[in-house]
Amino acid sequence: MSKQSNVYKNAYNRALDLLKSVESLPTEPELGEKLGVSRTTVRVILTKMHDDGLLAWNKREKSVLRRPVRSDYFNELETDSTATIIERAFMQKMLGEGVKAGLQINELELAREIGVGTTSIREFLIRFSRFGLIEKRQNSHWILKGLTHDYALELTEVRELFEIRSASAFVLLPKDNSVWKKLSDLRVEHTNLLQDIESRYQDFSELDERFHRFLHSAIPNRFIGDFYDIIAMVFHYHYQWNKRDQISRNEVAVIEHIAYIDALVSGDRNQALAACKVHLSSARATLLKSLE
Amino acid sequence: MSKQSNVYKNAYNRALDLLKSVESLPTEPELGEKLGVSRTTVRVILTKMHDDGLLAWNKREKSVLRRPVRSDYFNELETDSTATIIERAFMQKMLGEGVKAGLQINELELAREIGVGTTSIREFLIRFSRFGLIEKRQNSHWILKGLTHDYALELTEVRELFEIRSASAFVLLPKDNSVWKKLSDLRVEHTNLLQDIESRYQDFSELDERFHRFLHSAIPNRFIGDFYDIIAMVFHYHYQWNKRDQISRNEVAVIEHIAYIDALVSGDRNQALAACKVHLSSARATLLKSLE
DNA sequence: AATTTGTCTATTATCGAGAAAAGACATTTT
DNA sequence: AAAATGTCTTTTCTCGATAATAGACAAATT
Repeated sequence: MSKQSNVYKNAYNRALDLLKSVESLPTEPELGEKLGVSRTTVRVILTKMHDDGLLAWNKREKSVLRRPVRSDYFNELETDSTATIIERAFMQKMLGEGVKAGLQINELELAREIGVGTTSIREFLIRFSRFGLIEKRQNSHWILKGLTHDYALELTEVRELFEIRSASAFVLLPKDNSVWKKLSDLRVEHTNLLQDIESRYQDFSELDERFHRFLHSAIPNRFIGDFYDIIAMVFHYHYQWNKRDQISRNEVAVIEHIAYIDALVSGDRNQALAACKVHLSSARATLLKSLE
Repeated sequence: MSKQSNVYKNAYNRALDLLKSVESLPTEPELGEKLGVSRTTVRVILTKMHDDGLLAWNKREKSVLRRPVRSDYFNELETDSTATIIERAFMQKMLGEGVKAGLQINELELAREIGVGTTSIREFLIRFSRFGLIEKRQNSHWILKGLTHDYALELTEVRELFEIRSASAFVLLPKDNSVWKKLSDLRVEHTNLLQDIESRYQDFSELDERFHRFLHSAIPNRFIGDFYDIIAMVFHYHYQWNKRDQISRNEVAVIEHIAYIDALVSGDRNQALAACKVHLSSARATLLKSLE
């Protein structure tokens, strides 16, 4: 079991979706483009579709013979990349009970539990280490440093430095810059979400990340972008775990975002920074509280 | 050739140095502590010392029989870790002629050139990617993004944000805090270096890193520390390559450091920030100029 | 002439294996 | 009793092999 063909299976499932709405498929390069895979993989997909009686395939002819049904799809579990499988299992484990700072992380044990080779685990841990939650002892094990109070303080300190920098620069952008239109669209998304906050509160996390990344992207800096990956990871996994007061927490945050957007639009630097700081200190307080 | 015993060989060479100045070696655990290796490795070392007639080893007795000579040592090339070998070879290659942004990086080719397995290369590239100089295309090759003008601008922007933060906090530290003594020691190191700048200019790079890391360490933040790894890497490798005006560049920097230290000692925040900014913009200008 | 397809080659992703190194436990020594 | 040594087990590190996937080039098609 060296590779599980997840790229192919994932693309195959997405190709089945295409089959629902058309009478024939486009050329191989075009399909490759659409699915984000190489022609080699496209041809493997076409072969299976042909074999399964979904498609009449002969050179350029790729006519749909029947619509895909549920059983045509690969099981979702097979379509995840090894990295995704490991990440999910690892975070699950880290958020589990009895897991605290100082825990030794055993590569071989993880590999067996998750059902992958040690190489994949090692590569995952190296990639994951950039989040600062684990640390390697050379020639020995990894150690879990954990999402501690200090970690959260240091994370939010840097977050605030970066956000103040971006907000300061943002207000100075000329009014004919396209960011103002996008900002106004984002405001609409916020007011829409606020109206249905009771049912849609879980959509906030995605909107939050998009909003803050947008602010930074107006004056791009790859190091700030990379740092936001850490923020996003922490918020994604930690809030998935801590559901206390989620609706009201998110409602408050949406309101703060709207005030923040309005302050940016006003063009007044001090007003913008004030709104920015209000939101960030509230976000910090929420994170710290959930770690108690 | 699965592992080259570099941990053992490296520790063995260092153990030989110990042999020069004592009549007998300490206990195995103590040796392990001193050399930073496990008892297993210590015992392999003792065995070889015994076999080579350097040591009479019987249980607790570890008496030196003769002083080590040059030929007792392992060749230095054998004592480097795989990671070090790869890093050196990779940076050498990246700083070579005809290497520019957009270059595809081939794992197999690198592995063959450097004489290591592909796994080690992959792990190195993943670790190295945090510097933002290379980028991965999923299921495909890495691409060299390179030390471009934009890269340098973004790097120095973040550097300045962090340094201003640290300097601001530094001046507020109480005068009985031990950092002031350390700062004064660092000042002495700077004046000493300045006196012999013609002959010792190459020592600046190490002092520079130590000085800036010290400033940050007074109010520690792991993300700022991690970021300084990127700065250090860029300055280490880039300046190794670009030697133009090195003496005068370093002399200017030392003088700026001294002014910066004096401004910090003064306790006047504005004065400290002014000196900090002078130094950082001079460092930025130097970096940008060398990229032209 | 420009794309598309057919075919072949090159590269990446993943695994399992074995040696190096760390670590655990029982026994001995002080 | 505490620490050191002897012995054995576990884990990490590195390699080479192989399937999956990407990519290159020639032949066919529009």
